[in-house]
Amino acid sequence: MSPITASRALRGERAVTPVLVERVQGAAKRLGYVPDPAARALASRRSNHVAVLIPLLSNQLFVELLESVQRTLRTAGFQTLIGVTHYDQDEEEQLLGEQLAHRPSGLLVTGFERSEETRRLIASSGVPCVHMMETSRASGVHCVGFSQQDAGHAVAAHLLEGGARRIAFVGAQLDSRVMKRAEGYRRCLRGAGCYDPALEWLHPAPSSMALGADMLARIMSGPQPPQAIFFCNDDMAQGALLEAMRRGIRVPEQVAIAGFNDLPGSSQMVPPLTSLRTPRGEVGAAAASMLVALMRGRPVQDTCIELDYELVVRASTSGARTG
Amino acid sequence: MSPITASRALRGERAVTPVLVERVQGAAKRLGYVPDPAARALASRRSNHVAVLIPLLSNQLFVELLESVQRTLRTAGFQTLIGVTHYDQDEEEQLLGEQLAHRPSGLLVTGFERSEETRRLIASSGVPCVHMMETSRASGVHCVGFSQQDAGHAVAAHLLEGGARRIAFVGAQLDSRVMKRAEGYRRCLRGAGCYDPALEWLHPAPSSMALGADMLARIMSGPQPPQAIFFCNDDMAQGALLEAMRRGIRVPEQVAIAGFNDLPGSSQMVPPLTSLRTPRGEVGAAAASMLVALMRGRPVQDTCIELDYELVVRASTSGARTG
DNA sequence: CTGAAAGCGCTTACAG
DNA sequence: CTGAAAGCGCTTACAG
Repeated sequence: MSPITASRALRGERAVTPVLVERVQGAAKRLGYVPDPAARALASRRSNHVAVLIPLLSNQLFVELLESVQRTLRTAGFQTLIGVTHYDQDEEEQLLGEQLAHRPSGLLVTGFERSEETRRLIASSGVPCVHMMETSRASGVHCVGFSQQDAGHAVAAHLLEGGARRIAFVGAQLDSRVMKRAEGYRRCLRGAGCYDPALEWLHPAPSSMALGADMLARIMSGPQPPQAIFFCNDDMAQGALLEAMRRGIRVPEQVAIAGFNDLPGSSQMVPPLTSLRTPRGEVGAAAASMLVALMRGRPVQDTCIELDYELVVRASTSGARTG
Repeated sequence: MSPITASRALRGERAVTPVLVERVQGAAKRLGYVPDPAARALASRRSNHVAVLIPLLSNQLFVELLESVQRTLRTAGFQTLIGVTHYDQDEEEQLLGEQLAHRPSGLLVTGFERSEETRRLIASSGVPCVHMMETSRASGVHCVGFSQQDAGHAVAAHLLEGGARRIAFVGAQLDSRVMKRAEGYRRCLRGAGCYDPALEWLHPAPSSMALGADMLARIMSGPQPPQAIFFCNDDMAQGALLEAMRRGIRVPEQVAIAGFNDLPGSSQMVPPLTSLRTPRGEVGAAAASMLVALMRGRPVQDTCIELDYELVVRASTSGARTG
């Protein structure tokens, strides 16, 4: 038997007699033979690498997204190369360049906001690419996410239902996903006739508990504080809850507080934090699966998958003003 | 000029005229030429990959360790392959096997606790390996960390100084680092003549805020509750602080609470949480640097680097019983 | 279904 | 300091 036959048997290529396949695979296992990925990549002009670009690892949201991606890819036989962009377009561009040098078979990126040059790099690389966390119906685009705007709308609507009219929105980082949530909030309040731009607090710093605490203090010390606050991320809302405690501000009686993403600690807060559970695990799994199909040249019917989110109502917004 | 000369110029190998080097690098930049890592790996029998094994990504501690590692390695021109073991020795073994298939140039692992087979794989691979977060003076071992036991001792000593005699220890996950902290706690309390095994609460589940809350409830509802509690990780202590609030247990007056690692939220807690800041960022950077030296065949004088930690005293242990 | 030939894009090792 | 030759360990593309 020639080396090529062995090669084919190992790769599970059809066109090899089952008996031979078994013999080869048995021998490989016995000898602990593992094909050299470098030689494979060189000869076949494709690696088993998938490059993934995410903004941060310090937001639990992306950690869960990533774990899910990695699990799915690993099962399909791919290695994940992780690049953390820190929400910096230049850094993303450079990371992508480095990752592309490895001739990855696929690419997973977060959202659609990036430099023109990065877009060009992706397109000209010819590497299949799936976008995560946001959706777009543009043709040729592959994506798995959910409607950030509708989700933002849902949170605002919940606060409105609780009886609040003056509802503040606190955004941090100001990446496109946060801005879409803000847009959903605006759409909702405008519809209810109670939108007031003075209630929109947008801060470019990364979201954090400390920033949330700081924002709550600022917002509540104004002349006419809002009845409810929608924080763009749970860490901000958690920090706000703790600051409220320090200041003796009663939640939700004095001010209702809602977050976004439903991160691990939120159910533990005092009071427990109302939030919107985003399907990041599902996004990661579905995006990775779609990419695997693309990499294998299989047809992908649904090129844009929109997943469901879930409003999780807890005591930080309910109790007092309900009904 | 021949291709080999260009190859040498690009790699910054000496033995090429500076003029040529400049000419080649200029041309490469102009043409956007990037050497194929697969071809490089095949010809040179070494990749620019470094495999990193960490237990979890959902503990901020490891995220910071990893970010630091990745930053250092990237600067030195290496790609990081991340494997998350979930504290599972079988999973670690399998991940290592997959990573070794990529012929990494170096290996970074967490601690010393692993299966015999994994140890054998590492040794027989011949790939330089640096251990992180714990230290060992065994010969041939490369490691960067700090003394988990001394750090545990320091926390217990602080609680003792606060006037407490009945000091509980709560451990979760029960990996070797937690057990070393427990040992430090024991050593300290034994020295003070107040060690009581009944005050040691060891739970195999992963540490979390919810578990911390649960443990506090259990511990404080006993007949003779402790005056202080040392939680093995800050997420546990944070959960405990919130549970104390729910139950109207005053901290630190009724019970002092200390955590470990000084994670981001701890300074935001009510009251702010006393903790021990572990040098994970420094560990990651130093371990990666040591590995880079090993991979480049450069001598490493100090094969075991022990870094400093810092006790961060906040209101959860001080105020009432001080002095 | 199986095989002999060629080559993927680099670097190593040996000359000069 | 520079170069011609060989080869890294696979797979592709072409025959049979």
